[in-house]
Amino acid sequence: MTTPTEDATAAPAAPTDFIREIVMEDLRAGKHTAVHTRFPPEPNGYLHIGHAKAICLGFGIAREFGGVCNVRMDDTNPQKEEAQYVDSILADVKWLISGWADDKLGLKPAGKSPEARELGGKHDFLQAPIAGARLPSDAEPFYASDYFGPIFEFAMQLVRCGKAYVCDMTPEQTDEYRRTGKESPFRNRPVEENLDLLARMKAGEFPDGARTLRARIDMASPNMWMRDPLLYRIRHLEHHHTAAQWCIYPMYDFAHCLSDYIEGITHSLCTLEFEVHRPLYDWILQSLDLPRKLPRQIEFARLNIDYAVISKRKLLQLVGDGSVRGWDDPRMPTISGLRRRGITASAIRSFVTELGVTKYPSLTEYALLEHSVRSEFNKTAQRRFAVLRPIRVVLTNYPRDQVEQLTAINNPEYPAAGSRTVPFSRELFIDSADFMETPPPKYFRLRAGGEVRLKYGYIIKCDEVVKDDRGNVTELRCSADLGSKTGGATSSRKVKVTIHWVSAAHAVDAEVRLYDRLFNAPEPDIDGDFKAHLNPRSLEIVRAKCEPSLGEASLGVPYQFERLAYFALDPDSREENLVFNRTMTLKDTWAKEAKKS
RNA sequence: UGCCUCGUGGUGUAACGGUAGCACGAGAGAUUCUGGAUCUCUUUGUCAAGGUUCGAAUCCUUGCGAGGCAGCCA
Repeated sequence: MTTPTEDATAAPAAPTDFIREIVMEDLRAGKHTAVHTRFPPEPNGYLHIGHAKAICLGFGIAREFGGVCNVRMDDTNPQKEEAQYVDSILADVKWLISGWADDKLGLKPAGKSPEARELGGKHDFLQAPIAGARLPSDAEPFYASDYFGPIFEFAMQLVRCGKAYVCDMTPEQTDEYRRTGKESPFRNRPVEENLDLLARMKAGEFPDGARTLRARIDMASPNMWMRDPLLYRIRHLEHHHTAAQWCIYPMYDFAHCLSDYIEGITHSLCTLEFEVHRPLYDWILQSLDLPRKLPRQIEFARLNIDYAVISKRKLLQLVGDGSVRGWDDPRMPTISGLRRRGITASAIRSFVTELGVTKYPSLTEYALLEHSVRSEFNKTAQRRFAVLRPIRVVLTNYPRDQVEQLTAINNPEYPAAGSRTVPFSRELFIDSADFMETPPPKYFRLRAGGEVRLKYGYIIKCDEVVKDDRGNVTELRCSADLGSKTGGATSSRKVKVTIHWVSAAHAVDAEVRLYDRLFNAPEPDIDGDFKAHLNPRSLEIVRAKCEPSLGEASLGVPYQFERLAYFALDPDSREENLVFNRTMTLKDTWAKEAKKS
C-alpha cells in the first residue's frame, strides 16, 4: 500500500518572519557561525499545540540554518515538576519532528554533566549536544538541574563582585520593598558575610523562606524585574532529577540564561510574557565576564485558538475534574490528544507554518487548522465506506443470493493508491441523512419515489417507505436499474447525487466517536469561567456499519469515510470492537444550505 | 497605577519610504459516480488626529485600543 506522503507533505517555501530575519542577519554579520536553538519545557504537564508552535520555530530555524535544537527540561522548581512528564514530553517532540527535523534534535549522553574548563584565562562550563539521526539509545534531554553546580559557582562569582547579596527579609517584606522601590537593609552586607551565608543556605542551615540570594541591581528601576530580583530560594525538597542533593534552587531568571549559555545557545526564543525579563537575562550574563558569545532572547506571541483553551493549567483542570477522559482525549489541544484524534505531525507543522510568527497576540480561527488537515488528508487518506446511522435498504428486484465484488478506488487524488473490492448484495445500509420522505428544497438525496446512485453500483429508486408503529422509517424498499452499474448500458444516466452504502450481510460493526469543539464560546475563558462554556455535545458515540476492509484498519493512518469525514483508528480498538475517532469532517455545503432554511 | 510590547479585510499574515498582496473564511458560478476535491469570479483592510516627505501601513508626536509583567512559578 502506497501513500503520497512525499507529495502531500512536501515542505512549503521556507517561512520568513522577524526572528528568522534576526538569525539571518546575525549569521551574515558573522556574529555567529552556526545557530543553536532550544526547546525548554517545564516537566509539569503535557505538551500542547502552543508548544508545537515553539517546537516548529526552534527546530525549523535549526533546519533552515544548519543548526541544532536542544530539548531541555526547565526543572528548577521541585515543587511542581515530576519525572513522569519527561518521557511524554520527549516522545511528543520526537513524534512532531519525525521525518522533518530528526537530525536536528539535540540531546546529551545519559548522565552527562557540563564540563568545567578554562577558556582565554576564564572559568567556563560547556554542555555540548549530540545530534543527528542516529543518537545512542540512552541519549536523554538536557536538564537545567544538571547545571545546579555551575549555576551555584556563578552565584558566588556575583557575590564576590558585589552584584548579589543574601537577604533575610520575609516574602511579604520582600514584595512590599520591591513594590515601593525600597532597598533591603541587607543590601550592603559585606562580601565575606554573603559568601558565608550563601554557603550555609546551601548546607541546609536555614528553613524554607528564611533567606534568599538576590541580585544587586536597581531598586528604583521602572522594570520590577530589575528591583533586586531573587536568584535563589530555599526549598527543602527532593528534586525529580537531582534527588536530595540540593536544598536551594535557582529561580527561572537565573537558571535560564545560564542554561542557554552553558549549552551554547545562540537564539533563545520564548513567549511574550518574558519580554520584561530580558533586561535581567542580559544583566546576569553580562555581569559574569563569560568567555564565549552570549545568547540572545527573542520573544514571540503565543498561539491562541478560538473555541479552545490552551494553557497547561486549564488543561490540567479539565483532566482533573473529568471534563475529558485524559491528557490525550481527542478533544484536547494537547499533542497527544491531536495525535489520538488522528491529526498528523505534518498537518500540525503546516498549520503552524501558515500561522507565521509575530509579536501580535492573535486569536487564530480553528478553521485554519481544519484547512491544514483537510488539504493534507485529501491527498493521503484512503477512501472507505461506512454508514454512521444506518437505514436498511432492500433491492426488491436484485437476486436474493447474489453477491457482487465491486471495484472501489482508494484515492481519486492519488491513483497509485490503487483500488479494493467492496461486496454488494440485495440488502444494504445507507445513512439516514441520505433519505428524507418529504425533503426541503435543494435536497438532492433519496426521497420517496426518488432516485439516487449507489457509488460504484446501481441507480436505485425508492418505491416504498416502511415504518414502525411510531412512524420511524425502518426500511426502504427500492428497485435497482440493473443496467446502470458502472460500465453498464444505462450507466451514463444522470442522477443528482451519488451516495455511499454498505452491504448488510458483510458489514463490520464499529464504535465511532464523533467529536465536536470542546467549548461553545470563541474565547471560553474571557469571563474567567471557561468551564461554564463546555460544549455538552462535544462527544457523540454511534454504532456504525463499515465495509469489511475497515476490519484491517491500522493505527496512525487517516481514512476518509466517503462523504462524511476523516477518521482514525483509536488505540482502544480491539478486533472484536473496532473504535474510530472522527478527526475532521469534510466540508459540508448541504449542511450550510440546510441551515439557511 | 507604573513599566514593556503590539495595532493592516471576519481571521492569520506580507509589503523594510515608492501600485496594500497572499492564505483561510464568506458569497456566486462551472464541473463532479464523494453536496468532497478541482476551476473561475466577487466582497471586505492600514486604530485616530496631527507632523516630516515629491511620496507614509512604514519615520516622528499625541491620543485611543489590546496584550503582558508587578510569585521565594516558569
